Amino acid sequence: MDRRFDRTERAIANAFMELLGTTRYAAITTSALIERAGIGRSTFYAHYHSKDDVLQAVVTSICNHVLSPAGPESRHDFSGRHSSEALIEHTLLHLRERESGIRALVFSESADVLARCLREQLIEHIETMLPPLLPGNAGRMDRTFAVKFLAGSFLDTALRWARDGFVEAPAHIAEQYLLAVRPMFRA
Amino acid sequence: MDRRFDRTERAIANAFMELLGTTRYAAITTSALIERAGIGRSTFYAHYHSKDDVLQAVVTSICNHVLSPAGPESRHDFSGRHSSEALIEHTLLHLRERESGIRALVFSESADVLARCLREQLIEHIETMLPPLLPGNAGRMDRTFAVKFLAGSFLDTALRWARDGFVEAPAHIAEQYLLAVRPMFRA
DNA sequence: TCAACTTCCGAACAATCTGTTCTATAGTTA
DNA sequence: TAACTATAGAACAGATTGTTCGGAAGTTGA
Repeated sequence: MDRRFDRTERAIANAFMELLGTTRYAAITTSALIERAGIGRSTFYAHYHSKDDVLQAVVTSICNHVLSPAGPESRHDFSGRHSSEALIEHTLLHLRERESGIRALVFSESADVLARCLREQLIEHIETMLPPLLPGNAGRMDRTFAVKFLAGSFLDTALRWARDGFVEAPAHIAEQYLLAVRPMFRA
Repeated sequence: MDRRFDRTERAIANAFMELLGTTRYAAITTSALIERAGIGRSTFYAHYHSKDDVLQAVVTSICNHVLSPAGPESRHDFSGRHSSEALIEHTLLHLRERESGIRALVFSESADVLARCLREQLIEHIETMLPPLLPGNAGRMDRTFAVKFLAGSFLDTALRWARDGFVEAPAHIAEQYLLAVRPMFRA
């Protein structure tokens, strides 16, 4: 449609991420955001209601990208060694693709918003991949507990990796994570 | 010393927690806090610099309580079945003792602040308890990864328990958590 | 190209919140 | 009782918010 519209949205999102790199979230004012984006005051309020609104939009965008479908191989059984490792690596790679944005977010007070969004989607994914009955001792776990545990611990691992600057190889993170949780799938 | 001082601090902390039960953190104003606490404006600023300052104080207080020393049995080996279960239960019980405060916090945007504080202390505790070399396959894990994984996944489990209203028995949570991570200590 | 439509700009505005300063009052301690 | 300390609360300047409005400029379709 009107190119101006998208152009403004991009300008706001970019300005927001730039500011987040130098200023803590609570200290970012809409005025600063408007100035950085180089737009008019009323224009901003025509697109968003508030700073929080911008954050939500940015987070949703990143979140959808990170957990976008992995392609045909996404149906693989989670208990298979190579497939689960590949799936985890895939997600980590997507995370790293948004490196600059994610780094700014995970250090801000608004890290929570990103975490919540990712957690919800992770739970959905894992829910569909986890076998109905876990093997061995893990069978004594509530299945919903297992799902949420896997989502939470993976998210924690991934965001720690981000906070540490993505220095380790994704394959290494995936390996470490699987060493910790594999027993839940292999008796 | 001067009883007035403590009385004011308590009034502020209480007012803060009460407001957090009905108002999202970002929407709490120092003016509302002052009014709710029933104190003078200048009095507030004589005690704290800002709203964030109050949050930090409240969180630190809760955090220190939750991870206060467990008593003589706190030296137990983490790999022993009953001792680790008892230690985990102990921490969960302390968490529940601050139920009202924790519930308000975990639902707020400031949940992060509490989580950060608890995570730091959990890492310290686990660091001292975890054996230098993990058994079996877990031995291939970086030890620092294992420590942070344990802290992060426990924190996630505990805060989820809090968000769900502390309805499950602490012993049940401890059992589920240990079913998930026990293989890291028993080959 | 022209006309209708959409978006943007930016000034101006009232309302609110912040953090400080100051004076007077009242509780605390020795 | 005298010296000290904490509080109340008014007043203030400065900053931020969210809205309104008229005019400029970009976009679309005929």
